[in-house]
Amino acid sequence: MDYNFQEIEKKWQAYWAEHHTFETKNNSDKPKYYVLDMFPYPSGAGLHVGHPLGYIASDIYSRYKRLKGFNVLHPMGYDAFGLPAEQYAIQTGQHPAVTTAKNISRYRQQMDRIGFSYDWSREVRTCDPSYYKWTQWAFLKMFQHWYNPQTQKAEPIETLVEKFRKEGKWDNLSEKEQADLLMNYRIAYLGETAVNWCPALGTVLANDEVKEGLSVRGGFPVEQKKMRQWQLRVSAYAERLLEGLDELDWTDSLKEMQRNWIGKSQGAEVVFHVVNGDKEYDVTIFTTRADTLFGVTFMVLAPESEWVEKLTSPQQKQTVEEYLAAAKKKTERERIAETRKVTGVFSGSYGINPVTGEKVPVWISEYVLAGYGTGAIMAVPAHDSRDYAFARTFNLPVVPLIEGCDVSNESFDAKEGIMTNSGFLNGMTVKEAIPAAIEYVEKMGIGHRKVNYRLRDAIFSRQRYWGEPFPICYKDGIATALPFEELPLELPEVDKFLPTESGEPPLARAKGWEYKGYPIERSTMPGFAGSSAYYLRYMDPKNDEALVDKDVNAYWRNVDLYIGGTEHATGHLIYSRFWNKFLYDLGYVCEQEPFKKLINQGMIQGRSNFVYRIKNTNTFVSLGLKDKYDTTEIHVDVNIVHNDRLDLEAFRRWMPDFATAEFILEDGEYICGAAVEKMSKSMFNVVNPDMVCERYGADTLRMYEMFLGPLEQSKPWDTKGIDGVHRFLRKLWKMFFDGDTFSVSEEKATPQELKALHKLIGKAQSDIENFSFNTTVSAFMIAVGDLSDLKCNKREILEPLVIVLSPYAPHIAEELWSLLGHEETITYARFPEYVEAYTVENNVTYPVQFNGKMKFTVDMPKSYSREEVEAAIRADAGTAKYLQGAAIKKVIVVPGKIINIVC
RNA sequence: GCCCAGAUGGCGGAAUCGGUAGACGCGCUGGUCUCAAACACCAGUGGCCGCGAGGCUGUGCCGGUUCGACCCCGGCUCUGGGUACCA
Repeated sequence: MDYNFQEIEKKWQAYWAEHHTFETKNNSDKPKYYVLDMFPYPSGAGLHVGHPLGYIASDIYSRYKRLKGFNVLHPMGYDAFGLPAEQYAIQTGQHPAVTTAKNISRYRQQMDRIGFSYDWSREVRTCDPSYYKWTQWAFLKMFQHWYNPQTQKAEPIETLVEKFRKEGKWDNLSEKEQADLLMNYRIAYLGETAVNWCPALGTVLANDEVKEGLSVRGGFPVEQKKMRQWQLRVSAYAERLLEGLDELDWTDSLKEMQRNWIGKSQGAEVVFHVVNGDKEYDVTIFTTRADTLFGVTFMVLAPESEWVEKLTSPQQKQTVEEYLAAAKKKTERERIAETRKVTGVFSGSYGINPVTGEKVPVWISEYVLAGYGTGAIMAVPAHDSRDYAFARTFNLPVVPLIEGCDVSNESFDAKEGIMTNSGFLNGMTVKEAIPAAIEYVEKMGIGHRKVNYRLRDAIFSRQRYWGEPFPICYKDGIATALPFEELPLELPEVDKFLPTESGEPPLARAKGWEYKGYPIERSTMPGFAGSSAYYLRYMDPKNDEALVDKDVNAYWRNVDLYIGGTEHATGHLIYSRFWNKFLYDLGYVCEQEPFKKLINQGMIQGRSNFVYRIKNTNTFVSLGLKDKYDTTEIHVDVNIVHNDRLDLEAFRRWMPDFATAEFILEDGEYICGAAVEKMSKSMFNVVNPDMVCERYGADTLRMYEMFLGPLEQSKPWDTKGIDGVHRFLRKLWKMFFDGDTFSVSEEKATPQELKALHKLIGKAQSDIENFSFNTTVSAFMIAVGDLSDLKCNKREILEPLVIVLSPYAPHIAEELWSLLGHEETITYARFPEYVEAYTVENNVTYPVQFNGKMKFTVDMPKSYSREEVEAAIRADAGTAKYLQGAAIKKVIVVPGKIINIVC
């Protein structure tokens, strides 16, 4: 009987759905295990073979854990709000909800075909009102809480009011003043800052949504603009987000990325007295190098700094204004392109160096950022390369502070050496001088120790339609929370998805978008809002009373294994951790960290194929001959190319232009060129999982994707090896059949058979636990190879073999399992016990035929001569027992330690 | 520039603790089956020398530690990823 994967896979997928095989209960005697995939954004293009890579790995792990006796939570859902659906809606008028639903059903179909063991009864969609009710709920909680730096946690805003009242800073304020005051403390707050404004998308974006001055979605230019926006006070949690990393089982590189993004730096704030004509001000700067105070020869303000206006002298006013205007006009991208180009103007005022008393000029330059520190710096050109470049351009003095350093051509940035020219710091090393200087500054009352973080608060409003509405209305201009009973505040209908003519967000088009006569906020929430707590909602997806029931949360706790791409390192994975910590502070969740172990699967790149058209003709020349002609390289659909050989007929049918194509072949074939590129529609290199399932079956697809290489590594999709994996499954199938009859013997297994089986069990177990899925596939191939060489068809061997295989190839495993006479699904079978005795050559209880290599520890003779060593081996009773007189071909000796013996 | 990761046959990749490098798969070569092809099966396959037994050489480059190094240490080169005037 042939291995009919089509039929088998259809049959078992239907069986699983009908029997709710993968539905999970919220209570069980079994230990819990939570395996989560990063849920996908359902795009119009559908899944390509790259998407399921992580899903297959997590599915294997889930199925493995079930076999090991765990109650496994393995859910899936959709990150369904987002820009592409809305851009599509703008172009076509089609409601984003409609396209999203359509895309979701296609995704579901594709995923079902791969045989995932998701508990679909727990599916969530971030755009469902019953789901975003809890996104809005969390937002309101953030609005109603503040971060108390004393207790290091979120507390109700009322405790802050109480504090102000006690300090006498409350009752004398007007209602508006009170609201404004609290806004400075709320965890979700309205605040004015420089934001990333993307004119093409008509919205602001968070820092992680911008890369190299372009929007991540769409690649449109982004500019800096001061705007009043909703923000989340993520920065308040900076220290806890940083500390929490230590206990997580994530890769070092990912933790490092988060550490850099949080960007903790320890230093001091120092006050400089600044004189502008007859006016005097105290300007605070931040530095990590307080030890270099004696080398300060000028100061610099960011162009956007509030000090600029106050510190510009009348004489310099015009020059400064021109400079500011020019700086303002530049887009973010232009600024990046012009990095290292030194620009700046003198403000006209002078600061006083607090340690030397010297007058230092105050300059204004783009190289100082308004958003970091205080937006003002002390410049030490001798020991900072940026200050150095500035000083050389504008002829400012350079005062070296470290013995023997040469600053004639470049600054000396290293934090090492002995201080000089530095008053009381002279003679100290830099490492001693930094704390000493800070201490001095504190004692003199001119500054204090300060820790700075690079991590910014998250901009939380988007001037878009397809997102969660804010449950906020404005009473006489005061932002006010809607009562919880009003949630979910559903997204209203609009006639068009574009901004209004006056530049208001699309929600301004919604009729009656108000609460009890008060206008409701018109922005919507960003993509990361819905994805920040979805892992909690899966625990209790139907609960209408709470995001997640307390007891249910206490059972599932947090995610044990999370699999997804690195691209979320500084976005979702930070926001989610922040969101979770906030809910933890409020007592809604029982764990500080949401994701215990995280694995980043690599990307599967596309492998594009090319044909070469001779210019101005419709003739195509094969790869090997193309250099003889003047040709144009054209991407050709990889689905009509097999092993780089073009299907000529399919090519003629592919596009009308090519219907009359002529070919110049080599050896009767057309060989295509190839290159590794991103998998995308425009390069015609997209391979759909459906195509692979059609041709080889889901089990082959699953095993092949794992076989491709280490999970974490990026690699191109290449179908070259897929036949080998398919061949393996057919070989396995054949072991159960004698001709067309299913034939399994009840005979007792031989030692060799047991050895082959247990080598597999041991290897599969440790490989799966180490997420080394590719080598497990090899282990399967070896075991099946060995067993078919032994013509093994014994139940005692084949039954455990099928169980071990089932996480990888669940359909064929179920079929064989049922043919073996089991009525229950294999999903909850017991993973076979690994018996080391069967596999270890020198095991006492079960000695197997000795041939090959062994490692022994024996007492070593004084010399390493062959005779003496061999004599020592044979003298060792335990070793000799297994040698059984076999000739020793080769011996590798370590003094008193290890011997490798080849017989 | 800074931080992180990596480099192994024609290709994807193994090597769990420092112990026979190249498992497994692909590809290729030869063979069996077939009228033929496909499928399947068997044998070979890092390089060099040799009919052969076998020998030499070999994990990006240079050096070190060790009886022994893909693995540990020092210095480079290259590739991938992150980040970028963060004071």
